[in-house]
Amino acid sequence: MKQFLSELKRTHSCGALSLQDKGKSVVLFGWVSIRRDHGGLVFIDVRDREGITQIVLDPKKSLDLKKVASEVRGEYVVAVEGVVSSRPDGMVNKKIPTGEIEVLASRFEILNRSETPPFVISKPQDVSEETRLKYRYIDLRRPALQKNIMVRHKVNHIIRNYFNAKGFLEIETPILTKSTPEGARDYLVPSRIHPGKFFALPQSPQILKQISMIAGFDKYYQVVRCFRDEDLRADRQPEFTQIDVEMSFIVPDDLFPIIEGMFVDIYKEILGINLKTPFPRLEHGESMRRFGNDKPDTRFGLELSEITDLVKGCEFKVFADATKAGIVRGLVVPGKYSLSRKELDDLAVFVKTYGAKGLAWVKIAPDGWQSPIAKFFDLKLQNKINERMRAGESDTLLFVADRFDIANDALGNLRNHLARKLNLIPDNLWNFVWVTHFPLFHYDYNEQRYVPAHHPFSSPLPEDRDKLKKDPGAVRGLTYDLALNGSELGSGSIRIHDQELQSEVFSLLKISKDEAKNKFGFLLEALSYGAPPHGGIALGIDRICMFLCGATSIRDVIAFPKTQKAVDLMSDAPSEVSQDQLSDLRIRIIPVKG
RNA sequence: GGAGCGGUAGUUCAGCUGGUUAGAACGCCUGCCUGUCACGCAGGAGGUCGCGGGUUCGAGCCCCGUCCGCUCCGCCA
Repeated sequence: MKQFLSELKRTHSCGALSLQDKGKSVVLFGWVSIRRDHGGLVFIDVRDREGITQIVLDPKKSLDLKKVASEVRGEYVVAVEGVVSSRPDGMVNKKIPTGEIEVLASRFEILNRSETPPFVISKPQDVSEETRLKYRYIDLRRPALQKNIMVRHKVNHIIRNYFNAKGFLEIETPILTKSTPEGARDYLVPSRIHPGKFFALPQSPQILKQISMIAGFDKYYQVVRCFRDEDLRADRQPEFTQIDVEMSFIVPDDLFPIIEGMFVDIYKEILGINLKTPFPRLEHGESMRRFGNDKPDTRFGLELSEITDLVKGCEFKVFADATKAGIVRGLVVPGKYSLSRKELDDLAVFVKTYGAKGLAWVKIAPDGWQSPIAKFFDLKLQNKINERMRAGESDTLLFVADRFDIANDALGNLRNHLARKLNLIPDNLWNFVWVTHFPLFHYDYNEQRYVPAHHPFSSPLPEDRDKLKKDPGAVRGLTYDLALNGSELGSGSIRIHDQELQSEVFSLLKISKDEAKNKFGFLLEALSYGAPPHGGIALGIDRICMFLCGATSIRDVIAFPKTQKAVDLMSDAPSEVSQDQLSDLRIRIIPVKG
């Protein structure tokens, strides 16, 4: 008799068979999804990554089949040989693609047994993330996660095909790199050969891809793992994957269509959707004014209005004071979504998490405002504000009066929050937006200096260059972000290719000559040896996949993700290491004081 | 660093005002069953109530501390 594996090879996946295969003799391998034992007849659903096929076992056919039918359990690994047959009339299972057929087993072998799994894959039951992550290999067997991981594979594949066809080179940059502690915290790797010295894992291959341009590889891309030792979120992991792109001899308008084309391919192939290009563009200033942030969700209205000028010197002290060193802005909730007092209180709590001091609300009645603050506003001013905000009877106005950044942050998030709460977001919209002309620097009140809004290698807009010394906060950059449905997918810029300008930016950022030389000396030096004008972008593949899969957490598109405390629950990394390992590295652990 | 929610059977949860032997569903085990597909029926096993301390005659429940998971703020150029 022929042996499974060595002689009897798999002929089909568990998702492949249909009525067209009726009568064929087939060999399937897979996991037992579920067993339904009817005594005289046993149904076994066998699962692999392509689907599920029902196997019919008749214990009367042979002693072997009888034995295996009683022994087999969920998640056992099995091999089946049998004949494809159509299911009897009325027995078709419309829920699965292979539901019209079944395989009548002539042989059924257990290749490996399984402990009873900690949770069941075949029945719908929510399982805590903790359990899922500890037994990730079982969690990953769930069809939903299998699909996500396969989508991710396809995305990588499409990206590589796309850039290859366009003449880009994938250049691998090192994982052991130099620490340049601007921006995020580095993951550090001690050097054994150089005790006391450390490599850093790359936060991005930024400098090396620029140097690749200087080296003459004028179209570069890389699907690259990056690392940031910062706290996690639903859409942030300490290691993540970017599609990193850099080109020489370009302006932003040359780059945008290339990135758009990549998304066109991805969406076409994976979702069968034809994205419209070019993607809309918005300057940063306008995005802040209309949406309160730099990653606008353009799928719904609720755009922000500015009333700072109208309430200057008004009787309501909170607003009047805010106009002196901040702004008063608001948004309109249409009358059909009337908000209860409790809901308004909750919204006030919501904006406070962003540092706002409070949320003022107004309901517009036929005879004027209804609001705790109505008495401070005469009818004339009320009407002016209504008009500015394009609000009418029964609408609700919500205001935040605060520092510019706080008011925008609070209202921008409030806008998204309300849209979700009021169900204003249409399904199946993919609103990509380029946000351009970011300010190059913003002032850090804690550090008492300007810090790069993006990174220190982005080029200023040519017409803003003369403001570098006089008014750094007003300098806009040749920078751009790509946002999708209110999330940032990636950002990029045209870089500085002029060594003097780069040095000027470093000194503006209060990075001393010595410091700049120590941290970025190799880049500055490289810039002095014939650096071409260049620029690029980096996009988060995890987030792209999250959107494509409709996942709510980045963890659902990463095979082996970490928890919020940056731990791998399956392998229990990070873990302690041996004294020998530490000695090699000349590292001594100082106990944390309790 | 901070805020919120959660931690009870293998899993997901319920557990009243602190009071007898901590329950349900699914899963698991045994038996029966030839057309199920979340099969059905009968029976059964299964608990460090996250951990430590305290209050109390008595704690799953109250208090303090602590650990873990999730969401968010800070942070993430």
